[in-house]
Amino acid sequence: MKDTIELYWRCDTVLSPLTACSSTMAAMRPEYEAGAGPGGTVTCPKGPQARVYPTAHHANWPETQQNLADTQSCVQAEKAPTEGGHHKNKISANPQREADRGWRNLATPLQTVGPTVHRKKMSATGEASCSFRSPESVEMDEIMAAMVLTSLSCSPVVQSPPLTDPGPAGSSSSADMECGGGELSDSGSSGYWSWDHGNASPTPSPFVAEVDSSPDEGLHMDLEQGEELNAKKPKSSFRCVYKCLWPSCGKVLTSSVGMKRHIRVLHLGSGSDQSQREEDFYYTKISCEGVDASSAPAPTQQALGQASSSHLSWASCASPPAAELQIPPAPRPRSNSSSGPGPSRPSPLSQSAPSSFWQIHSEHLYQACGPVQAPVAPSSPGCQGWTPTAPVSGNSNTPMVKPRCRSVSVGEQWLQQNRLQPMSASPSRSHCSFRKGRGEAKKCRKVYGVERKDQWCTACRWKKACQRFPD
DNA sequence: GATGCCGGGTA
DNA sequence: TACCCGGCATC
Repeated sequence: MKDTIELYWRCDTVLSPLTACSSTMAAMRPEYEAGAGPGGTVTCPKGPQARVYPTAHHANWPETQQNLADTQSCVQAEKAPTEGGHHKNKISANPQREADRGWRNLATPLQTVGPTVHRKKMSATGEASCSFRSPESVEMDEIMAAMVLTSLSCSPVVQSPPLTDPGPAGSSSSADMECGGGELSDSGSSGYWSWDHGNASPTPSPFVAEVDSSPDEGLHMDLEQGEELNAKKPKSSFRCVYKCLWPSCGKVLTSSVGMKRHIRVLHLGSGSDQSQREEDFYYTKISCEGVDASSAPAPTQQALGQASSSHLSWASCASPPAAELQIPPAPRPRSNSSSGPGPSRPSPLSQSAPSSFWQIHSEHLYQACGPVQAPVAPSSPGCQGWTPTAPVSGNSNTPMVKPRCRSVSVGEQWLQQNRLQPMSASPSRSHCSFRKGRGEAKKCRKVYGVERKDQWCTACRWKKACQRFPD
């Protein structure tokens, strides 16, 4: 019987990273001591089998699982009061475990992982084993089993983003990830999850999306999510596809959240705080199409079959559709070398730098185009070449999209210059002759003459590059 | 010299 | 930010 106590203490040591476990252990010791006889022995109704629990990390693991399965049928029934009582009340009673405080946040989220294990174990054994035990033993076993299960479920892999590719949309793992695998809340609040213990399918609460949302996105979502979730079904929504821009990846997902996770997990590696905010630069929203909500999959199908699609509506609708593609807030060059997007593929990244670049009214377009058009002028050999098309029209009243617009946009240039060769771009550019030769295109001066200078475009009047008749 | 427009100054 | 102009390059 002393072995039992000792083993429980060992358990406390082995599972020390898990504060919930250790704290609960602390809560248990008095119970054992209370149950001990005059000689200090502990009454262990279950017998030697009970000693197995603390040694869950040892060689007799199959047996342990079996025993755990025995107890889980009881634990699951009384899980809530067990957790609520011991965890919160006894944590402070173990000061030496305060160093493990960092793990404490795991306690609540990890409890959500438990039921998955419970279901697996329960089906094999049944509840008969706990029927003949005394209530004290049952309670004890419940606590122990809960802790062991928790410890088994709370490996750092669970805490950190999964190291494996979530796989094609539709895998259950991606659905689990979507429910918070990589971004468990530090708040420890269990409100994000509402496990229906009687239901086989986990049903994340509506706040799950808030967990996954990036900080800036979450600002909008906090306000809109509630009504959006209610109104999501009847309304038609925009369905967007996000494509990974990482070199030789090209993975396509249907939600920005899933894509962010994909990038963070696969490409950015560890889920550091910095990397968690850089996923935006590596994916693009490649298409948006109106989708009737009735054709969208059911919520459960969304959770299981379509990775991250449960957030599709807010991910795509939080921003204005189509016209306002996702734009990284403040592009930060990464020292980590990575090739930019394909040169010819239109992408939000390519439109990011001058977001409304192409919509600037022609009368002031030179102010936006000026610095851009110079490096790509035909007469500048060192610059990235692109041949501007011939002027589409000389109509000064409809200068919507200027022919100098090109497939490779400024944003992509920016990306290439800041990522591929952040330093080497400047010399060639600096030596570029920004002043191009006179083209054949008539300028306002030629067309209208000096005597009709008032009809010149503003740029010509200001001796700027003519934007009415660009080369 | 005429033209185009960059870079900088000013209000 | 809008406006203006000196000055340079090109034709």
